Amino acid sequence: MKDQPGDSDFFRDVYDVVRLIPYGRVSSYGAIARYLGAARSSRMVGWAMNASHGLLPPVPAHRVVNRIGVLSGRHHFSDESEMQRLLESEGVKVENYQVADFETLFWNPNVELVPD
DNA sequence: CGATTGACGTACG
DNA sequence: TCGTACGCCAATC
Repeated sequence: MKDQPGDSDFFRDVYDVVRLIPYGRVSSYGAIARYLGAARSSRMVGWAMNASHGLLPPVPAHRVVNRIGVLSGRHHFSDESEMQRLLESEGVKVENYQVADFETLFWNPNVELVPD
């Protein structure tokens, strides 16, 4: 039961941060990676997301997009439109697989989770 | 065990 | 400003 991929503390830490993303907000892989002290390991965040399927509690991977607000991980969901549908369900407007007002909805853990 | 890939991001020309 | 190259590190082939 522990032979699953992403058993490292880094992966669990990624999941923890992603779960902290507020409803109707989005974040980026690089922001999360940087928050964990691995600014150059943004790819690992995406890899962690790939292994986040079926985890409990569920990880809102649909709230995580790349630095330009594009739903780069849509293809890894059950359906490509699933990720966009989930975001729109939370009030996040998505156009052409890209988050509208991304800068406004962007949730930066380095700012929101760091008191002062 | 070596090479390639990948839900990214930054650096450089 | 835009396009290309590289780094990061785990998982897969």
